[in-house]
Amino acid sequence: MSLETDGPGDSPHLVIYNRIWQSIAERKLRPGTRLKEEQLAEIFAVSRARVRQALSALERDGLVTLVPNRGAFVAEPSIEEARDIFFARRTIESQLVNRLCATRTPGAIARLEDHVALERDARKRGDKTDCVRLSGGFHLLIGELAGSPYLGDVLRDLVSRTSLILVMYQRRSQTDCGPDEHADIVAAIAAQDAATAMALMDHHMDHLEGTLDLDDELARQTDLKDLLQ
Amino acid sequence: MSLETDGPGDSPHLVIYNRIWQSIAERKLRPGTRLKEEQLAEIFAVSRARVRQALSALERDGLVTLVPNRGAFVAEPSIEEARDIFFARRTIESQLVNRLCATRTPGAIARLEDHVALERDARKRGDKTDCVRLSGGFHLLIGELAGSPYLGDVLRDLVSRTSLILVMYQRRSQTDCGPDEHADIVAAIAAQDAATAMALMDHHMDHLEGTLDLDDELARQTDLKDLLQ
DNA sequence: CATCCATTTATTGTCTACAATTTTGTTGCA
DNA sequence: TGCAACAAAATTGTAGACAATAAATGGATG
Repeated sequence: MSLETDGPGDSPHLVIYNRIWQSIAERKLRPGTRLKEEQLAEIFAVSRARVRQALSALERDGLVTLVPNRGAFVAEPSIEEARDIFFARRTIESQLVNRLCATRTPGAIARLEDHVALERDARKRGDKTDCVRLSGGFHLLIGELAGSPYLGDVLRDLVSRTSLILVMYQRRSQTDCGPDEHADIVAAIAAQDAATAMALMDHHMDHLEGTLDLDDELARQTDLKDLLQ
Repeated sequence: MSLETDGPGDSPHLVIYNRIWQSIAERKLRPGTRLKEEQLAEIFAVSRARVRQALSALERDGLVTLVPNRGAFVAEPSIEEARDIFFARRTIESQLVNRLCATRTPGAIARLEDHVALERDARKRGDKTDCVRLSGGFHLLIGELAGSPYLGDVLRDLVSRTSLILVMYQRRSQTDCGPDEHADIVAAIAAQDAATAMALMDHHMDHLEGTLDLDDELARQTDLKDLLQ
């Protein structure tokens, strides 16, 4: 399973989508950055029409904001939006975990355990990039295995939006994958202990949300006029 | 609150989106119908680019299927997809109802009760069209009032998809809004009885799913070759 | 007579040029 | 000197034309 390879078979505008997504996740593109169509067209050596498709898709997934006659900007989710996204994630992920406890198969458990092993390995190697990517991948895997394609897609969208929120509001580079919370969740699923699995997932999301500065107004990249008052 | 007025301020491609959505919900456009871009461009007196935007948005919401180099077709959700949509609705709506019990305000309760009154009135008048539209509107209102914009949007999407599923799989013209199930749900929310409210919503969705022919393979509009064997 | 292949036609995908809008810099005036 | 109106530049929005692709039709062949 590949999480972010802009494979050759994909539609051409998807490679632009993925590259921008990746640059945002890697904090190269800061929130609020203007994305000029012509500029992007030159960079990727494609026509503006392609760029427009990609930007439109990015807007749909909440990663960029499209202002009519003004252009595209890397999105700046507000504190309220960030809280809402976390609420939605808690809601959906705990329900998916619940369902996974019911519909679990040996194959699903194996894939989850394999993934957790990969995470552990990345942490041991100290590879921050892999660590972050795999951490997101764990949640995508939950979405994929729970047996609800629709909610799986919703979760994929939420994970994308979360990565942007982390860029904006996470204090230190506390990219902290959490010690072995994922492993505990997998164990609860394997034991078909739905109540524990849901509680653990809830706690896991609380923990992640706790690493953010959602109370400190200064941490928020807000309008210039508010900052200079 | 307007549910389907293609107001003049909206982006032009949204009026096309809404018109097609409306035609699908009214069963004028049957599932599988081909939607030629040029044809639509002529009908709405716009350029093909606009039509493409609208079709792209309709695909995102699962109402049309876009086949590369073939064109756009009114979507034909499979039985599996239909079940998945209903699962997602049960999951999300019961959680939203739960939250609504916690965050309810007098204003929210009033709006819900007003809406239920409108529904009752439409049923008394025997206005099928209004009845169906208001029935969907009730669920959208739940999404709006629950205080999670994100999950509210997800629910909006799910309601759209559900209307297409009803077109495909509902037996007789049993458009049946259910007697007063909505009123019961509102009452439970007003009483802050979360457990009852969630159970009622679950039952309500079960009831709706029960009016479908999701078991009978014959009810499914399938490929010609399967029908003529 | 059926089947396979080439040609034709229709439809979508893409690109380039033009129009509308916003922003920015300049100039005139109070 | 500060503000406002105006003009110019840059950027997005739109439309029309062209190219690529897939279905359909007709004909040739086994």
